[in-house]
Amino acid sequence: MTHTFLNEAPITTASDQVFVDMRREIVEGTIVQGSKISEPELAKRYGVSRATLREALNRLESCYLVERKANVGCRVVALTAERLIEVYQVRSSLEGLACRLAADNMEPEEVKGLKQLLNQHLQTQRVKEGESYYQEAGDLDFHYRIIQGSKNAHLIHLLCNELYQLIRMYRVQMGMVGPRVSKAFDEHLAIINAIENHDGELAEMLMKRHISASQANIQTKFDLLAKQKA
Amino acid sequence: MTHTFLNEAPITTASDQVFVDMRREIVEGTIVQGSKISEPELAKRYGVSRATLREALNRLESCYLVERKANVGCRVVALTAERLIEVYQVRSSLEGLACRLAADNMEPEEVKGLKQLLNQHLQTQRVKEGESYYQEAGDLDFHYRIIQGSKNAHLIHLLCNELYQLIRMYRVQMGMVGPRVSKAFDEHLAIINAIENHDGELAEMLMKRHISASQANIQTKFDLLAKQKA
DNA sequence: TAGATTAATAGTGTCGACAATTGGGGTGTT
DNA sequence: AACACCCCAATTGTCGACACTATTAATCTA
Repeated sequence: MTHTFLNEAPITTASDQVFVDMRREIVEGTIVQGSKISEPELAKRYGVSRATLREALNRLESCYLVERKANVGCRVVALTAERLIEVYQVRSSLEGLACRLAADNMEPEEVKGLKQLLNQHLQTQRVKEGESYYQEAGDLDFHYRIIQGSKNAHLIHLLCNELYQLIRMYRVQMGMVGPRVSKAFDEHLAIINAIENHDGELAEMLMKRHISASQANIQTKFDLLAKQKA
Repeated sequence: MTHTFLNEAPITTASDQVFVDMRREIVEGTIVQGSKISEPELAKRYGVSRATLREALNRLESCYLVERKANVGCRVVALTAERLIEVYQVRSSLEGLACRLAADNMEPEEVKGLKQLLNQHLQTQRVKEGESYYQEAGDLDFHYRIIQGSKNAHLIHLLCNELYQLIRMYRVQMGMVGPRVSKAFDEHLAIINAIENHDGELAEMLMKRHISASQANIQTKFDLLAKQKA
């Protein structure tokens, strides 16, 4: 089952469907990163007209999954170490902000739900130690809820609708290695505590560090690939 | 003369032209904020087909100037005090980041150019005291150059291509009041000094404050409008 | 008369076809 | 053999028409 984002508009139109389908295929690597996109080909594949497909491509461009050039065409974004750094610098800054705002604006029951979610992770994690999938979805859920807790609609849109799919793409295709799972759990716990105490500054700082650690983890994969070539 | 952004793709296609034209009209208020957009009507007005106009609308949506709902239509964004706060929280965070990065990554000649720009502002400003136009364009230029100095392509795109037009829209339509001009100059100067000294932390902090001050200035206009109604 | 139901009417979503542009391959020239 | 030029195929940009949806106006019912 794929992780869906709850605050998205419901899928009513055909281009919505193509957008969601293509997004998943790009994030998961079925449509390979860096490859060129042929509009006539994909239109046939999804059984829609080119106009509909182009509508979907426009939206994919909005969340940084494809890049267009006028009169040339469209290609899937390429995952590079440089871009990872750039994106994570932005992510760190924005989610840090979200976390600080959440410390002020989250309702008590939201915080409670967040703690329950974390306990739930602890359960499943003990059972499925090493299996990263649940942690993957769980981590996203954790971040997702905090972002929602900021109550800043613009920020929520920016992170949940625009940026997150690209981040997921790095995580899914570059994978997570090592014993990051349990460490991430502790970090999550510390963040929740800071939020519960309405300590915005601390919450922001902890979230930024948490994200930096996550970045370093993915970075490792790039370093490995580079060494493998040499 | 309108302020154009230098890092934009050149206008080759018809939808490019419509996009740029509509963007200006929305930012300047010719197309009034909050109003509904009729695709057939505007298509006729710009002398293009609906497909071309829709392409432009998609891009306007990407920079937060219009909002679409499926099967309902499109309307120009409404300027509200709440949204101003939300947008400026994000802006402050991102430009703070950009400023911190610029302190590390700007070339000496870029810093030099920035200082010259500031001196130039001082000249024109003395002559045209009170007239906000030059300060308007100059301030944008100042921020623009620092953002470029971050050397983070993703961040640059986010700020210069996606967010800035909306910020301009607030500034143009809500105006700037009071003796903010000379104060802004001093703030700019302090920021440049921090960048020159490669003091990223200070530069970030000063930029955030500078932006907060700018926000408070625009906020005043909303408060005035609210009082005027009562 | 108030409310609900239904029909007309814009307006949006989608389609297939045409026009304009790009990139590549082949030809010719020096 | 290297380079420049030109032509052609493929792809993208644009158009007008059709299908479907939502909103409004009119009609009917209680």
